[in-house]
Amino acid sequence: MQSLSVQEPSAGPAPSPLPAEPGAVAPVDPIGRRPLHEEVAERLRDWITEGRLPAGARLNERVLCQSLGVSRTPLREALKVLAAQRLVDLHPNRGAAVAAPSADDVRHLFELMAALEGLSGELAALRRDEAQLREIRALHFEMLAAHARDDLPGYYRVNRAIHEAINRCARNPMLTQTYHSVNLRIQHLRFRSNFNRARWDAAVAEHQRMLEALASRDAAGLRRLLEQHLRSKLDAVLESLGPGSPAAAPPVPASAGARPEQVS
Amino acid sequence: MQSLSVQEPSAGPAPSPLPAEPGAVAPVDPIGRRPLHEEVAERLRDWITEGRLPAGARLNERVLCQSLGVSRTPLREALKVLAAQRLVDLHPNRGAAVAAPSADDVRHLFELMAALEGLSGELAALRRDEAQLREIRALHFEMLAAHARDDLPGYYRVNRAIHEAINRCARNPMLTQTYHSVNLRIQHLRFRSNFNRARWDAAVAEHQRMLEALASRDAAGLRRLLEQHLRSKLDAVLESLGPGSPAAAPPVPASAGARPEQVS
DNA sequence: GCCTTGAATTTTGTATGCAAAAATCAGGCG
DNA sequence: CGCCTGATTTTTGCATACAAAATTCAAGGC
Repeated sequence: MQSLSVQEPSAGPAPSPLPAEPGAVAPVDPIGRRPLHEEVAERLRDWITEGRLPAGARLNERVLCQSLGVSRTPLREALKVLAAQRLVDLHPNRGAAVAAPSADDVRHLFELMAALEGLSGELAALRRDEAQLREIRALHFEMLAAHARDDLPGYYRVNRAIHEAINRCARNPMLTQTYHSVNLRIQHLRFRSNFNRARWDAAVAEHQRMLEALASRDAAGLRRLLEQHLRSKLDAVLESLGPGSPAAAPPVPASAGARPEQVS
Repeated sequence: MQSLSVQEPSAGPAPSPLPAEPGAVAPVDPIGRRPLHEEVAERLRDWITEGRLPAGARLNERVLCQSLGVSRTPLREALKVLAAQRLVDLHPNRGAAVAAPSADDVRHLFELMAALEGLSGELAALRRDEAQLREIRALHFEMLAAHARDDLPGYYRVNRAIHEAINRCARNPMLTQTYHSVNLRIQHLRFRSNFNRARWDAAVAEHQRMLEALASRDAAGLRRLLEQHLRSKLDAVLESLGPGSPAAAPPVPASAGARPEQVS
C-alpha cells in the first residue's frame, strides 16, 4: 500500500488534538470565533427542529444566503453536514429540502431510540452516582409540578432534561452522540406533540417507576421501563399523527389543495 | 413565528423526492453522475477505514486536492461531511485530521455497537423470512470454510456479510444507517485485527449458536448472543491493542522517535 | 385547447481569488 | 546556547465568478 503524499501523524507530541508547546494551557481554541458553516448549520438545525422550516420545504441557496447574511460557500458546507445527519435531503442539481420522514421512518426511528434509551437506562442504573440520582429526583419533582399545573411545554422541557440526564449517567459519550443525533430527527414528535390526559398520566407513572429503578440500581428493570416508555410514546405520536397520515406530513399552508396520496 | 422567505412544500405532487410530471418513470436521478463532494467523501472514507490515511494524519487541503484532482470546494465539503460522521476532526484555522479514537472511545463504541447488534438480532429473529435464513446459513458455511482454511481475510469478509445480513433481516433502515455509521469507526478493529486461535474458535462457535437462534426465532437469545459476541470482540481488540496502549495509536513511521504518553 | 418544443432565466456545481490566521524561519537578546 | 520577537511563507476561511444543469415561459403544432 503506497503511502500518500499526505502528512502522517508525527511521532512527536501527539495526544492532544494538534501539537502544542510548553506554555500552552488549553489544547482547544481559547476564544470562541466559530467557523461560519457551524453557525449556519446550527441555525438551520434549529429552524428545522422548531418547525420554522417545515418537513419537505425546499432550501433555495440564494434565499437562505440572504436570510443568513452569508455567502454560498459556508451555507453549502452546512447543508452537506445537515444532509450527513439526515436532516435535509440533497438532490443533485436540484437543490436541498428539509427531510420528511415517513410514518414508517418514524416507527423505525422510535424503535431505534427505544434501544438507545434502554442502553442508557441499563448503564445509568449501574454507573450513576448519588449526586446524579439527586439531580434526577429533583427534575422528577419539577416534572410532577409541571404535570400538576397542566404545563405541557414545561413538562416536555423537564422530561427531555430527565432523559438526557439519564443518558449522561451512562457515561458513554458515543452513546450520547448517537442519542442526540437520532433524537434530533424525532424531537418535534417526542417533545412537542400533544397527547391526551390518560397517556400523560401513564407517562408520569412510568417516570415514577424509572426513578425507583434508577435509585435501586435495577439495570434490567430501567432498561425495560425505558423501552416500554418509548413504545408508548410512539403509540401516542402515531395516534396524534392520525391514521393513514403520511407522518410528518408537510403542513399544507392553508390553501385547501388536495393532499396527494390521501385516499380518504 | 414569522415565516421565512424560503419556499414551503407545495401541496401538489409531494410524496416523491421532488415534484415529477406525468411522463416521469423513476423519481430519482436516472443516470449516475454523482456530485464531486460525494465521490471525494467516499474516497477519503475508504482511505481512512483502510488505514491508508492513518488515525491522526493531518489532511492538507492543497495536497489532497492534487491527489484527488479536484478543487478545494468539493474537498472541503467532503471534509465537513466526514467530520459530521466523526471520521475526521476539524480544527478551525488549523486544518483537518483523521480522527484518532482513544481506548475509551473504542470501549464506548463497542458498547454502543453491542446494543445495535442486539437490537438487530432481536428484530431479525422476529422478522426474517425463509430466504434470508437460507442465505445466512449459506454465508455461515462459507465462514466455516474460511475458518477451516485459516483464511483470516476471507473469514472477516464473510463474517461482516453475516452481520450485515442479520441487520437487514431486522427491516429497520434507520437502524441500518446508524449501524453502518458506528461500524465505520470501528471497522478496522472489528474486521481487520488479528486474534488468537482460541478466540477465533470461540467466535465461530458463537456464530453457530446465533444461526440456531435465528432459525428458531429466539429473539431474546439472539440478542443476548450478539451482545456477548460484541463484548468478546472488544476484549480481543483491547488485548491486541496491548495494555496501556492509547488505542488506535498512530503507527510510528519506522523512525524510533520516543512515543509520547508512553511511560514504559 | 392541450401538448410539444425550444429559448430565456434561474439555480446549482465547481473553480478561483483574496484576506485573515497560523506556521515557519531568521535574527536579536538574555 | 536557548529563548523570544518579528517578518515571511503557508494554509485556511470565505466570497465571488463562471459553466452546466434544471426550471420556466412562450410560441408553434396537433
